[in-house]
Amino acid sequence: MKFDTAGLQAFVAVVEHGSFSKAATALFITQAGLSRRLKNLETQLGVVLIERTTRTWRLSQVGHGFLPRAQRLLSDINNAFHEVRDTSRLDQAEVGIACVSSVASHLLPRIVSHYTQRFPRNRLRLFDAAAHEVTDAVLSKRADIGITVLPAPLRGIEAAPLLHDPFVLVCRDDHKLKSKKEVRWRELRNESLILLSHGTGSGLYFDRAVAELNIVLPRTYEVLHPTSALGLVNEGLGAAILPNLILFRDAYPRIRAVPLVGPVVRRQIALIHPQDVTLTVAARGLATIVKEVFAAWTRSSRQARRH
Amino acid sequence: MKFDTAGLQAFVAVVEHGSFSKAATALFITQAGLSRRLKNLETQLGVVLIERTTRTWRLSQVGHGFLPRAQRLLSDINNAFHEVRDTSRLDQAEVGIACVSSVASHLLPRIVSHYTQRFPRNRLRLFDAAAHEVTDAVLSKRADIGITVLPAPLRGIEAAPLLHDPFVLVCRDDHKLKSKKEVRWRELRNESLILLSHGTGSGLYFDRAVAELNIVLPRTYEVLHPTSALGLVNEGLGAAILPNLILFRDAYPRIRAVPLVGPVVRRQIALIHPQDVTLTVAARGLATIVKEVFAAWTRSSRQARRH
DNA sequence: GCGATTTATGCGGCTGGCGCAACAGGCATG
DNA sequence: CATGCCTGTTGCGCCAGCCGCATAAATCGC
Repeated sequence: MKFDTAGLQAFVAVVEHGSFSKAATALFITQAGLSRRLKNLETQLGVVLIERTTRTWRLSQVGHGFLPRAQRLLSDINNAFHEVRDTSRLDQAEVGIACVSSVASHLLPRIVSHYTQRFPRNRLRLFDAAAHEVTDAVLSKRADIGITVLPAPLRGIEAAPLLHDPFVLVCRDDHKLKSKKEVRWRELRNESLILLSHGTGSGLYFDRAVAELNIVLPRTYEVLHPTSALGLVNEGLGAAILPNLILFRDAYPRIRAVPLVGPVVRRQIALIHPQDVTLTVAARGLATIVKEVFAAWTRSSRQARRH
Repeated sequence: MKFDTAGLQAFVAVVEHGSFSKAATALFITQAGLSRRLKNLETQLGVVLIERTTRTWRLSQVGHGFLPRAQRLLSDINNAFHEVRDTSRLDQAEVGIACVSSVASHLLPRIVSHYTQRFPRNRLRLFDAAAHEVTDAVLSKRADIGITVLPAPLRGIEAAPLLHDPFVLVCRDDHKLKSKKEVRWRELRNESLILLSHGTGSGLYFDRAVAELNIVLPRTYEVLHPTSALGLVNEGLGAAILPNLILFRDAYPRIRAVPLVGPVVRRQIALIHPQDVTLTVAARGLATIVKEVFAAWTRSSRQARRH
């Protein structure tokens, strides 16, 4: 007999969040997946826990009785697992993550929040750094894992891809290209452009990629930090080409992003860790959360683009 | 976070049974599988629960503390799941199984014992019958599921193979063929043979198979029931050809089984159920247990043959 | 030492679960 | 009453993880 704890979590999450979709997001899966988990549990139990139409749902008689029990069960298991983890390595319960700044400012907060919620007793060390510094930090073991831009140049590093981050055209809402569905690189020849300078990690990668397109872009402005670029755009000094991940939704209400195609140029964001040592439990937990947060973000941004 | 209840079961089972292999058997998996489950759990927890050499093991400090907790957890989950199942259908908590007698006398007890242990509140109806009666019982819904010999002749029946049961030569320990590793059909021409009569399910099937071999076997004795055949063999009246499954280990200490080859003739045992209705929860539980018991028996008999 | 016994591991196959996308049923708004 | 939107369901294809098998490795008894 295999007990479907995932199903239990689904059941409890639906009730606690009040909706399938919200519960799914909280569990880092799609709504479809959650629907199936719950169904499986119900099949296994031979019982309907939640009576649902396509639009509303309510607990069944049995479900109502089972809910507190399920909650209790889950929290028991949770506690048991965590206590075992904690008792064993109070000393190792510190984990470091190095992260390129573009991600650091955007997704890292979410990661941290989930991590501290799930491992309340562990301490988290954060390194916000440029791409090559991230690799250094991981290799020298100052950080357990890192989030950086591929290609990761060094041996001794294991990398797992997290996200393809396309470069997009960033412009203010009064820019002539703002309402296009997509812009081709060739259309940018006579634009006033703000680019990242060669010094930065993404800048270097970007330059190489553009060189292959046989296009010379006007380098009207060149900045070291993406946020400066956003500042310039906001002042109406031109359009910038930046990785999509940089854009904080709502930070600059007047700023728009337009996909750049022909071809799409992306940078690859990846999770890296040393090859030679196995990760500590704390680090593995963190890595899992990183992957989940990125997966969820990928999904949600894909959805956002569609609407 | 997905909780590894299978790992918990593995851990507890090892301690309770005192050995990996025994625990594995009890959980209906191989020793290798169990070893991996435990390892996975330990990795997930970041803790060694059982310190082991290849030959001995003992609980680690942490494992010792965790054991009662794990047991408690499992029994809680168990109870919760079962109570929900039970509350929902006190009326349906009765399940019938029809079974050919060769299996009934041998494996059915094991199945029943596991079932009542796992579903203590459910009642079990047993039909011990000949092959065609089993099919009848299932079709007429007198039984929820059946165990019979293929080919199952009828439509409206869904069959899942359980076991290839080879015919073997059964002889007493003073028989001249007793110590051969295997016996070819041709060698039996001048033996005194005890066969099942055409009337029985396996007998019919057996006759057809033998006819295809272009061999005429001496029908010295012909009996209706396998146990009678065993009795005759035990009296030294000849050798019998019977499905392997018939042999109760240790029932007749002087009786040996020798594989019959050139070619191997098998009968196929299968689990059947009606095609048109979905099984009740109770019936599905029983079906699962049937499959597990057969799988375990297949493995153990294969091992036994190897040694 | 050497065989027997018990756990660990590399490998291949398969199943279950997931995401995706299309669908279906309700509810709101006009 | 029609139309569109919102939410849960379902078919499909894919992939990771798990299992069994075979074999290795390690230890104990003799």
